[in-house]
Amino acid sequence: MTGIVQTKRLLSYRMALLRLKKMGLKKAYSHTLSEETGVSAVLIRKDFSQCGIRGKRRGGYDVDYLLDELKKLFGREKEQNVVLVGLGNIGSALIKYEGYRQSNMNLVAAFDIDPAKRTRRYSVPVYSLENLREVADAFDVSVAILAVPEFSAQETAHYMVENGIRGILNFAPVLLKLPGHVLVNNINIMVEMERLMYHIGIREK
Amino acid sequence: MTGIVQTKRLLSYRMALLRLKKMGLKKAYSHTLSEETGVSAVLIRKDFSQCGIRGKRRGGYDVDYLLDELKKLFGREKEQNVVLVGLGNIGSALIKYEGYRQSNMNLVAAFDIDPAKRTRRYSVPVYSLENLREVADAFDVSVAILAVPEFSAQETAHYMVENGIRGILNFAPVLLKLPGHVLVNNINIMVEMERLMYHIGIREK
DNA sequence: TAGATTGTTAATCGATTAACAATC
DNA sequence: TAGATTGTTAATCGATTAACAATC
Repeated sequence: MTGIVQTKRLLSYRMALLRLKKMGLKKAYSHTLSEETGVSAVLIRKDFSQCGIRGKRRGGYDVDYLLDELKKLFGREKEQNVVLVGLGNIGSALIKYEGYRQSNMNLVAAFDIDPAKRTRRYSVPVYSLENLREVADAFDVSVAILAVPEFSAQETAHYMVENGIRGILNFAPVLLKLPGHVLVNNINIMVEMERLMYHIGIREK
Repeated sequence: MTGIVQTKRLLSYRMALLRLKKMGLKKAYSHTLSEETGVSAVLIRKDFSQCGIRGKRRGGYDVDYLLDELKKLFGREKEQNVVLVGLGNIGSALIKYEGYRQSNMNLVAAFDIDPAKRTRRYSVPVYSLENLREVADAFDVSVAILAVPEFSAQETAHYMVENGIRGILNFAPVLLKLPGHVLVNNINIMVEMERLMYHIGIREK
């Protein structure tokens, strides 16, 4: 029912709704959400309709109701624990990030091979990767952020999967070759940057 | 000719090819590239064909030739200068990043409202945003990375556009409302994380 | 009743794959 | 000639939009 692209949209509706709610709005029209998310109003209505979310023919959608329904779809009941592997530039940014709770996630630990990185400087403990299994078992962790250098990404990912990880948000610019039961979501910042510059270049011509 | 999704693929072929070349390979088959990128071999051949890139019917594609052709497509002749706005978690990661050169980009300056952040600690200077116009003019900058907090993203982006920026890589989780001539590429790390967790959750059922 | 909105069905569009032809 | 590969055309699939019906 929910394709990968639709999932992304529904999540962006949720973000926009949280913003609108904070601003005090009680009702949202497909048109309003369209302005906030950049998705066409028809598509928004269709998405909601397909998920069994109903509005009022004249009065739009109730913000709280929408958020509830989206929570039913996405809201993992219990908070989900995650870990972070690699404390380079990106890893250091993500260990300091404070907004996991907002998405009902909880960063419980980070890992780095460099002992110098394993300080108490951060709000979560930093271990050697050898301790992954232990942490994963203790905190029921199945999802990890991978932010190690390109050259060690494959090997590290493999080790992670061997020790209980089933989902990886991968910042390394390589395709990870992993067993079929493992889900990987890739973020490649430099490719996004190049894409932007390419399309700017095209416009100039 | 090149849609937005195809652009992303072509860039990923390029990355894979650079890797293969580093490993000493001279020839690449669509099949090889498929393994490296996760894109189907047919689609790879079709992409190349549409871009006028030819292989040998039996001998695959020549790696150097492929890279040359891709460079012709994406390689901006002169190095492109970019700036970074916002030195929070993500911003600090990106100012330390060393790989811009590899994509023929050059980070020339960063900006932050907090004077405490405007130190000489980094390899590029950090200014107040007031100096953006000056820097943009001097270094012919039209593309910027935006890594400020959500609440100030819209205002900051607007100011940037008023001062010569025409392309933004946006890490703030909001849809920026900007004039039509401005291109925005959004990266929303938490949405990607939630998407991953959602699809993991689905598998469990 | 008129107007504004949601909801749905059919049409369109674009991206991907299947099937096969070409050729080294 | 047989086999492996590229290259192309047609078929399929999925996502989006257009048109319109329903209703508050």
